[in-house]
Amino acid sequence: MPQPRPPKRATVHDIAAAAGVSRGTVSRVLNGGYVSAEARAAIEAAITEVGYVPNTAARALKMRRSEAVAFVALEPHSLFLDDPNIGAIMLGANAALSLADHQMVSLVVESTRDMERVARYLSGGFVDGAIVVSARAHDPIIRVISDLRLPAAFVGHPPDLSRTIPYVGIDNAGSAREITSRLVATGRRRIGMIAAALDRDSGLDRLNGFRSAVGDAFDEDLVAEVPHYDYGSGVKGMRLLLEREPAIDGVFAASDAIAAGALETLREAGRSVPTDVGIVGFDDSTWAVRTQPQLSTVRQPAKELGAVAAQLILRQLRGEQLETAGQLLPTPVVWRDSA
Amino acid sequence: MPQPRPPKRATVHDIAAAAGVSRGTVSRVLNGGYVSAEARAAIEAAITEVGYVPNTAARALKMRRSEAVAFVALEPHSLFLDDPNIGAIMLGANAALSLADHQMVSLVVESTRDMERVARYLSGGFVDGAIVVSARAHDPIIRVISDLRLPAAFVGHPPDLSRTIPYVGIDNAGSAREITSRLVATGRRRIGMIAAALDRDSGLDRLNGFRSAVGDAFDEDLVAEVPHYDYGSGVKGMRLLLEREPAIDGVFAASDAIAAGALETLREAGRSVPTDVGIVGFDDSTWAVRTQPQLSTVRQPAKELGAVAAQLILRQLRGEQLETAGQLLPTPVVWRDSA
DNA sequence: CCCTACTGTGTGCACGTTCACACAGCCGTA
DNA sequence: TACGGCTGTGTGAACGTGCACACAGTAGGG
Repeated sequence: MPQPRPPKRATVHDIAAAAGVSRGTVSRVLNGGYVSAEARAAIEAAITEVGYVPNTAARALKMRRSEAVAFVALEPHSLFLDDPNIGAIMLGANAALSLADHQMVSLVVESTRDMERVARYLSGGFVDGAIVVSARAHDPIIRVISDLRLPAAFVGHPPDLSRTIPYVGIDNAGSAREITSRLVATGRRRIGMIAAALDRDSGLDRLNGFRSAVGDAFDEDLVAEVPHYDYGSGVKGMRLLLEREPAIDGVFAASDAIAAGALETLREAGRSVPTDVGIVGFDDSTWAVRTQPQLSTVRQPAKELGAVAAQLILRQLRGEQLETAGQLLPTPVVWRDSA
Repeated sequence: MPQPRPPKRATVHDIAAAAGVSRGTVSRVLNGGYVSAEARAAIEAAITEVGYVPNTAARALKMRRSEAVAFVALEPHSLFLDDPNIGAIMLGANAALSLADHQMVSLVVESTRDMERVARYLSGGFVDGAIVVSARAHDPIIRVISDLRLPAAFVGHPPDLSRTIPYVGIDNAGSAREITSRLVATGRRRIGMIAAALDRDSGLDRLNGFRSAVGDAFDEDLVAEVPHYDYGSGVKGMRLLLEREPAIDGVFAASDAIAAGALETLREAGRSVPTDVGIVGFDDSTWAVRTQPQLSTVRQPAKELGAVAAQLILRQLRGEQLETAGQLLPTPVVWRDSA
């Protein structure tokens, strides 16, 4: 298998030769330092002449700093396609890193093959730190990061690592309790939940919040477990609930996408929302305002989550000691028409 | 501003010292070559002892090959949030690159600041090639890529560069003509279009296809121009059309998201679809099956577009001469209920 | 006149890796 | 004995940077 090398490009040596000075002087023109006016002029002319573009990778090797931060999205399949949240987190992180002149590079992990390659990439010196979203407790990435002491920040925290690695998240349990309480307060009697992603802290905490809000009325049959936060899961989950309890009159969906799927299923079943059934979601994503009726939901500040995660990385890169590992962002409840 | 260096990590030198051999022998253990059994054993023991992880960035510098390919998403704001297409293209590209053991790194360009930084990153030696989606004719990225002769592939082709840089796309004009013809054939008399992204080839070609399908019946008033392919633009565009021509009975929307927005507007205006107005979209994205009624649309093979773009890069990296610059993927029309 | 300070420049080395080369020892054959 | 081929190892250089250091020249102050 032939692996041809790319064509040679101009380096500082070429500039030095063309301008009749030494590499050191060229370096001083590029990075600041004492340099005479005529030398500077000659070098600047030589730079455009030879078409020099700096090799940042070589600088990164020497400086042990690449000025790049990885954004690792685990299991993004349904996420990128169904859940606008991860896109918003990404854009929020990118904006914050951009202000500090750092390059964000997103890495996608779909398969175990991806997982290993990304782990190699993270440990290979290409990035100074990593933002990790939607990790689960035993993802190998976590080991790699803590073994290497790579500056990192989690969006949502896997329970076993909360003390060692900084994270930013939301109070999933509290928000779930708050929005479910509203269903209770408006007189709903048989309230169910479509619970997703119970292998993650976010999914588990939302379920716990729901349980604490319904209190003694909690009925295991009224919890439909589905794998993902996506629309299809909402359809499946709602069918399950209708089957188990035809008299259901309230639903807390673990995400807006799920709520949208549930809404469609209710429509097909001839139930009207919010008259027959009240339904609330989670995220306040683009889904929430596109359903009919619009969703009451918990606003997840996705952009801010990304921005704060970026700050956590930047502060570690500056050598700051982070006083507290974790940080939770406020999640206002948004009342619309679905409950 | 202090920029502390990260802690030193074990290198091949450390392994060599611990195993009592030279760096060359260590390299041969890692990369293959003649090495005695006892030396190999000693070195492998030393590797786990010192906790060695290879510095891929240093290898990349020496080899002039990073085994990484950039995925550049231009103006992703509404795209990542509203348009599932770009996510699917990304996943398709990642899967193909993954099979060839290449790391895909996605770069987001939202601001001119991003644009410059990404250009630096691309030219800095961090990646071997770049996949560029939704570029416009005069994006600076294009200059950087062609100046550097960086192996590249475009998804959708800016008209001025079609001959020099490989691309993969779809026949936007042909598909638009085909699906619009169906509206004509079913007896619609006043057919409008919500046209978006007219600064890109995709937007322009879809408009041209529409024009050729309606033929003499073309009426400029029945074309509503909107900036983006997103839901909000669909709402705005449909309002415009209803205002200009209350008797409108057919609409070609330049994307499914736009069609969804238009559908919502029609619902609010009390028009029934497809009885009063027939509407067709473009993309066959997740939107298409979530609207009520489901959308008739043009299936855009997003995953395949990403995969083919990845192949175009990989073949250039292997040194293959690409026989033909551009390639168009088939776009079947999917008939559902909206027209 | 010497010491110090400041400007301006060149050289050597390091970052961590891989590869080309040299070379040593061994064996078989001319 | 001399030669060539094979296995196994060490050394030096290079990839393209940036920085520490050395050093040369000038100027000012004691």
